[in-house]
Amino acid sequence: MDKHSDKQLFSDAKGWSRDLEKEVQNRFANHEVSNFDIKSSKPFFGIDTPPPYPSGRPWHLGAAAQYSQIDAIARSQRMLGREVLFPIGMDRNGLPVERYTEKKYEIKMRETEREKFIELCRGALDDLQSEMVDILKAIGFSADFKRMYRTDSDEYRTLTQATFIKHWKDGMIYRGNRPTNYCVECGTTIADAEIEYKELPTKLAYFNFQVKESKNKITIASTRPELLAACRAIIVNPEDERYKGMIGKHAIVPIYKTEVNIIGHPSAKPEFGSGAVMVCSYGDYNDVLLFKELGLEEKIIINDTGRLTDVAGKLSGLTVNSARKEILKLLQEDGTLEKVQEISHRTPTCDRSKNPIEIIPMDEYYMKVRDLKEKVMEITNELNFIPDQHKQILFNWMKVAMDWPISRRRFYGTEIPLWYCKKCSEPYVPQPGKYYKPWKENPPNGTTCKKCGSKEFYGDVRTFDTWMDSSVSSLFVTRYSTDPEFYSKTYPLTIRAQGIDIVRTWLYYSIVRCFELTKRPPWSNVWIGGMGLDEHGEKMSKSKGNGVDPMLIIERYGSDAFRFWAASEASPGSNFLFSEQRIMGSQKFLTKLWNVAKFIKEFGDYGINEKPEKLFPTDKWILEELYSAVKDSLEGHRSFNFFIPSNRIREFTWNVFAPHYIEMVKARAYGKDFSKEERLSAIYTLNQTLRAILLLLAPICPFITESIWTSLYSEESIHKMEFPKDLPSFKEMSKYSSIITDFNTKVWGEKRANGISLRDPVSVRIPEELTIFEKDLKAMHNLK
RNA sequence: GAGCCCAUGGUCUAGUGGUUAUGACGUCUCCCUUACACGGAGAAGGCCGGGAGUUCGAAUCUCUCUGGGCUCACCA
Repeated sequence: MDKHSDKQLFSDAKGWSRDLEKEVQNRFANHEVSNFDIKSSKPFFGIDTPPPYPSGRPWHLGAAAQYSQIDAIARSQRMLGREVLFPIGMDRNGLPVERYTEKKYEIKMRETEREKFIELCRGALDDLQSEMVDILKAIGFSADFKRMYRTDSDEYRTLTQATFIKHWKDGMIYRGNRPTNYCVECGTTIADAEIEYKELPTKLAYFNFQVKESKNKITIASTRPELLAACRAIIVNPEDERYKGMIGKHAIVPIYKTEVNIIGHPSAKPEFGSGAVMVCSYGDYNDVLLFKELGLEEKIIINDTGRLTDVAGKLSGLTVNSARKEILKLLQEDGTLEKVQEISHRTPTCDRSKNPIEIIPMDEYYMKVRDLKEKVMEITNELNFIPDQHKQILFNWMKVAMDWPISRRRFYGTEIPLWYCKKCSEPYVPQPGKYYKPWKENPPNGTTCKKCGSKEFYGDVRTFDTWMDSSVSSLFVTRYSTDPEFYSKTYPLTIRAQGIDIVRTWLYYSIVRCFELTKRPPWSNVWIGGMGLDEHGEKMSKSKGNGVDPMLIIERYGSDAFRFWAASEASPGSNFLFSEQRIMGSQKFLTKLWNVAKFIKEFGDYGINEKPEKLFPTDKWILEELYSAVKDSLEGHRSFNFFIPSNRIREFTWNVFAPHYIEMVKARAYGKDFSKEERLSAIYTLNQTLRAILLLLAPICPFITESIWTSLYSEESIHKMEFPKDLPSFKEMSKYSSIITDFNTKVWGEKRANGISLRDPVSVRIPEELTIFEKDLKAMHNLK
């Protein structure tokens, strides 16, 4: 370690500390600021808080920083006089917990009884959730934990199902047997949004097809030779001189000896590989488009377990990887293999399992999001984004977004509430308002098939994509389907706060779904936070091992130092790099504040309850400086930008208030050679200034401000106060600021140059402009 | 390949046509001054990514290049 480590050892020696913070944390538990009163006369402010996923890995520091920012939104809005609805939920559906459970118990989902598996997942989630709640409370998160919701609760799943049923009735859902992204590892279809592209090394194989009508051969290059049996065409670029004569002829597929057309198509790029492409069902998304365009008949060569089907003949039953090795061997034996080239290939992978995805035709449900595109883009345009430029990320995605496959072949999720008639397969949709589990329950009593009258049904065994649940969080927290009065007063919410990483999922799906259901956008503001990166600017991830556990940092430097760092580090929406050194810097500022408060506290109640008849020039000057700092900071608070108040208050406190003002009035505050009136003015001003600093800092550093506030000013929590308003302004005093600080710096410098102590007398002439501060300056510098 | 965003001392940042270009962290020197050595006083460190243009004047406006980030598409 570097030399900072020994400093850290003493970090708790005195001053503000994590232990004091813990005391405050306990107090927070007792006096809830998070209670929301629907009957309040204050203006309403509702936050759509991202429900974190209790995923098992230590929650990384970037996420904790983001949640502390979201908390600052809630706290600052309370202090701006709003009645704040600040819910918190846990996102508990879907793949992450299933994978976690499989790993933890060393079991496979599909080899475990569904009921049993669900139980194990739920237990795992409960443990992970309590860990997550502890972290949230440690960072001072002031949401309503008493009403914490879970997306896997019966109540929440009832809502997810009810909204699906409404979409169904509105004709927004369709069933399609389409080639879809399929993750073999997860055993489910996944959405485009869940795909992550990675550069992976792969083999590009060159092999020959015999042209039927001539003696010529045609060489194709493929990264997926194992799909050979599903090859239905060969395409070449019509401009490609090498193949011009072959267009319209036929080629014989090696090994399988089937015949395919050689077709001219511009998507074949002469410069890549051999310039000739085999079109298979389905090697990539381009194949899907070509099959559709050329009207080819698909052959299903990979099944849902990732093994090759009978179509593949000799390769049948092999996994994709072993089939690839095997086919290369066969081609070699056959004499048709030309060469194998190692290339790097941008491969679509599943963002959960990190395995390459397959494109397999699957029968799934889709939501018609494309039909809503225009309308949704229109309402998105009306939303206020913070920062503004991130709106573009969403627009870019909306322009290209496809219909959303919403069904998943998994266990731990909200069940698709559908049954099918055993006789005629007609689907049956139940009434909304109940939680249905078709995989183990019968449809409600008395259900008969509308089409054929049969009473025999079987249930759909699939679940929904997790985003189907979380995309209606704003409806759940406003009690959309359970409390019409509450809903009408709270929906739409005021703000959606979330990370930039889930714009094309949570944000996009929320807008689409809520708009379709309510015909209104779910909120009017969208706050997009940047990502926390490691000290080199790399994304933190478990696999890279560069993740930082926020609890370690909080235990070492305190939650307020962490929160202050998060607020002051980067402007809203931009990424920020983790830096322990800078968190230490924040801690130093809090120590400074602590000591300032300690000094002011010395004077007791004097100057807190008494108000002076008149204020003296130095006091007017700092009050004007304060006025301007407060004004700037409030602007930041109002625009959810905590970068502004954190830096402005730090700058004011550290560079103006403490070194100049406090030093100037110290003698006066002690009352030495000053009148009672002069003394009172100083102490009053010290307190007024500290009060304002504490109030403006409270949303960012809730612990230290609470501690100082309650020890100096009130029994009542600072978090129940409002920001300072109607502070006096003495505009004419602002012109003195630089003259004062310059003069002080000059005197200090001179004393140092002459090797005398700061207390020693010195003879320096006070500039003309500063005559009104003469008495304070004389006392401060011991001027003769 | 396309779109969007960004570019100020080692790091973060202020600055929106005229400043000796802010401030913080870090670095170096000196100082245990009674709120605070988790402190204080100083110092070093920047041709404001390159180029061209608009202008009397550009970190600031325009164009272009370069470099980064994000997203999309393509890579058989």
